[in-house]
Amino acid sequence: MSRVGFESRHGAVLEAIGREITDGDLESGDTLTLEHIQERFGVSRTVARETMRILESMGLVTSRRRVGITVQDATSWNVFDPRVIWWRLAGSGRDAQLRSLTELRIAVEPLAAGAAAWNASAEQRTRIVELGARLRGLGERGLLEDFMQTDIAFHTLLLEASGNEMFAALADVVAVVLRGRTQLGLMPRQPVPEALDAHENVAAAVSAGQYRRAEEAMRDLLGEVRDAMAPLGTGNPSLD
Amino acid sequence: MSRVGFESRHGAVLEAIGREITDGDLESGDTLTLEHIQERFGVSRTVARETMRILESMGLVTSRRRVGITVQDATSWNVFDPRVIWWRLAGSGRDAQLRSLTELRIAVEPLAAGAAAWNASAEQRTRIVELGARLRGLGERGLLEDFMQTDIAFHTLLLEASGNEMFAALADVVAVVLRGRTQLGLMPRQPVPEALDAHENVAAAVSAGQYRRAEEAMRDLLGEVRDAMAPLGTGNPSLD
DNA sequence: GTCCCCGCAATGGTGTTACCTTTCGAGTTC
DNA sequence: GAACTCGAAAGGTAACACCATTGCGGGGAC
Repeated sequence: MSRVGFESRHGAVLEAIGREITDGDLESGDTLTLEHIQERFGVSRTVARETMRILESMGLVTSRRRVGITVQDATSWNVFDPRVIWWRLAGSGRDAQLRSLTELRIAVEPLAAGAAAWNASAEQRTRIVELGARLRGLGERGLLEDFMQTDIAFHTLLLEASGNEMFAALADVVAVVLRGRTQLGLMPRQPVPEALDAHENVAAAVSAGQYRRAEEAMRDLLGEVRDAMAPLGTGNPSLD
Repeated sequence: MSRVGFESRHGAVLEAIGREITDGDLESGDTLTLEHIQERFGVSRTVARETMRILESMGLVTSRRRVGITVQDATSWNVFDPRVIWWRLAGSGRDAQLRSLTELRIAVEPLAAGAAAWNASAEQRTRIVELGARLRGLGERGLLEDFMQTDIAFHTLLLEASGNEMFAALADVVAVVLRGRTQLGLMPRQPVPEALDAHENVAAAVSAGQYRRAEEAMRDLLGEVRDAMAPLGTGNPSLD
């Protein structure tokens, strides 16, 4: 997650207001004024304006003459902006954000694994097998922290090797999800053997260029997560 | 696609430089200065600065003292930013962008259809069936333009009914892809019957809350596109 | 003579302030 | 209730002090 610009004056203002909006402290329709921001943060008009421009470009606010800076409804946010994702994960919207991201992972990663089986370089193919084997070792020894680090490397490598830069751009986000899952204690004390098998299975398929098998194996890998999510649907499910 | 801010001074500068970067006219490592921009566009320093801040927040440039504004490598762009997508589609990166987006559709839309089967409201369920039926009528009569419009409504509805705001945020992008596909003449003169069946199949499944069938039907629907894409892989495929 | 290190000066973004212009919401008048 | 006026707040311009870099040049060591 690129935390660029965090040290400048803008950074603090951006973080504060961005979080307030994504947390719901500021609701759609609320208005701010530049003067208000200048006073609250002790910054000049220039900094206040530039910060608002950034928020505007993320879809969090709009700025109109005479009326001020208006907080926008969540439907107009750039929900793929890494900062928005980050803020929502850090704030009260975390559950919803985690659900969205997990669904996105389930959608994207199987395709990415399949594409990686086509597009990966020789080095990437050997590395993915290495990572798969290492995951087994770490998993069987119950080294959760190291397991997580390696798991992140595993999924990142596949997303980057997919040859699709939109998939690759999700690597940071997937890393955050995996990290959060471990740190929140949502992982079993020791990864289940099926998960270890699944990782090795994906790695072998990618390495061998078997794209359909790679896709299917990744779907298996994500399967448990998926089944655990379905009952959380907010709608009115019927039998299938 | 939100074209907000296109009328202000910033708009013109942003569009021009954003396009130049995403088109490759400005390459990674090239540098600009604020003064340069002021002169080129006849704008004040303030406008130049605010525009650069926006570009910086999209990951297209970084700004450093003494060195100026440095164009960033494509890997650090916010490739999900609607404006970046738009610029790439309009420019020389169009083929790559269309491929990425199509893969993304194939990944996301089946899941979105499945989620819609869980979460859609009663109105949405009846509407999706209506749209499916209408697509058949328009498709059989070969009314491509109307077909496209309705197809966009169909896919947009499913993405929005999925209950996942990240899926919903892709609706505009999917619309652009569908529109582009028709306008570029990549559609058959008359949609194939299988496509019409597939749409109705998806609609029926969503309407009935059958999420697995909805997902599978959407995968079928996108299947032809998928098969047409696979051979375009840049890597070294092996038999599967 | 070559190489390296240190210091200085040019460069170009950062942040502040002051001031004018433009828009448009709301209160007021008829 | 329609037109008019007023003023709030963003849009935009200009000029300034500041300071982090960096690149160059000089001087010393070998």
